[in-house]
Amino acid sequence: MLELKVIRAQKERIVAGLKVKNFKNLDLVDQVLKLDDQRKAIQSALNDIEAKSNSASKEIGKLFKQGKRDEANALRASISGLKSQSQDLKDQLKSVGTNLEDALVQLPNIPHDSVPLGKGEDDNEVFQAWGEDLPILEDGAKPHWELAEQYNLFDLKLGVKITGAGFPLYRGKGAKLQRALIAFFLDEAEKAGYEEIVPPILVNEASAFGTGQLPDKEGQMYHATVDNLYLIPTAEVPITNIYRGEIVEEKQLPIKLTGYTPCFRREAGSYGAHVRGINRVHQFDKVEIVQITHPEKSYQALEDMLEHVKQLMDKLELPYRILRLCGGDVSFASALTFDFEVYSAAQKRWLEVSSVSNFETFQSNRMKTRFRNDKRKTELCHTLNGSALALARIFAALLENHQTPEGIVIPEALRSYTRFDIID
RNA sequence: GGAGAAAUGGCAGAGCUGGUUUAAUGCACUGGUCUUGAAAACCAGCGUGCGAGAAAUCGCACCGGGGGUUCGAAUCCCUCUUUCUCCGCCA
Repeated sequence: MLELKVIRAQKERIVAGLKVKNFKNLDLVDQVLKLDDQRKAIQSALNDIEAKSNSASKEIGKLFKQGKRDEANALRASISGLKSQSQDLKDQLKSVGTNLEDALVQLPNIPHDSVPLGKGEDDNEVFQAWGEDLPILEDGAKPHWELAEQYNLFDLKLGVKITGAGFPLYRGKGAKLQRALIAFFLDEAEKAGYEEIVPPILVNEASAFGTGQLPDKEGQMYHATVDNLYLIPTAEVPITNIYRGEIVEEKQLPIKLTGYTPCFRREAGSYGAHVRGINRVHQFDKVEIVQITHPEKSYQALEDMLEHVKQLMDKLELPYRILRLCGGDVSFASALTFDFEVYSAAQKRWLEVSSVSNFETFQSNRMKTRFRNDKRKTELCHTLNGSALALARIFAALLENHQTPEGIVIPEALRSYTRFDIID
């Protein structure tokens, strides 16, 4: 949620930013400001009436105590009109407040200055290309779904039987590889100074709103309607919401947290060859890193997170590139997002495996996550998060890129976790 | 699932027969005095949001959430949520 005072003070910049995001309903900005003006006027009038009513009530109390019953009753009668006036203003305030809130939550975050113009994924900027030649596999190289069948690593049909399409079942060395990757990613995050969290994987409405999943992406989440809880699409939701409504001391920043969770996404409307195997699934495992920082230090933190993910990709010996997402592809809540894509040599295409974003104050304003600055005033923090890393596609890329005629070779860094060197 | 009790500031904890309560008091925290330094003691400050104002400051709201009664609600009523105790079930 954008900050009202920023919209008011820097309207030109906001409108320009919304254009970069290809946001169409620019009139909303003026509507928001108009509603806020109305809110202020009503609030001011209400305050005056309540001040009058409060002081009169105090006086009535005093008079009763002194036994001046007649005077008290006279005063009581004289302010009887105030009540309906203030009730009227309260109703107005509530309705204007609701309209303001509804309008405000429709505005996406404005992009960082470095975000390139563009409509969709084709316009993303290659921020860091893969420096070497792309790997070329020998003839007969197989896509991961064939390798998985050959070595009995996962079974999609069983997933369908138990649940439905897009819920893979891993088994044998496939299951062990999953577990090894999770442990490896968590250990690497811990080494980088992140505290490990095991959060709930169902969240309430307030949490889903806090990080921006509601009301915008309601259809993307599984909803347990009986209890009105949502299955998390990413650990970002429960972990960032730890600090919802909190005011921390400046010296506590940056707060660095990591957590492994399964992630659930309905992915409504995705079909075809691009979703074969485990390229796109409804349930996958992910280790997420989250940072809550001082506003002036968030872009340094973003760079640190990029470095962290790069190092993971290097240790897994996978070819990757980094994209800077264009205005049309940056998510609703994000100011700047870098995507990591792994090159799948067998499918000969790039697959997104990590998304690292700075949300600036967009989430913290929704969540009211603040710190006390050196003037002892409260100020919104910046929030960031990144996948480090998302498993299903990394799993697929490992199989495809490390396949040899003898089997699938496990990267050196992972062997102490898998406790096998090859899948054959 | 059944029965009962409770929810007050960072924490502890009064107020809860409705009206000088501006939410007592203690601890913690911040600044100061004293001290070579520290501790102790003493003094002062110490919640959040909104509104008005150039500012000092002033006003309004907030005692788990929402609603109600009343001139006036932390206090009375309704409702939801959460916690605790006992019973039942259970990894």
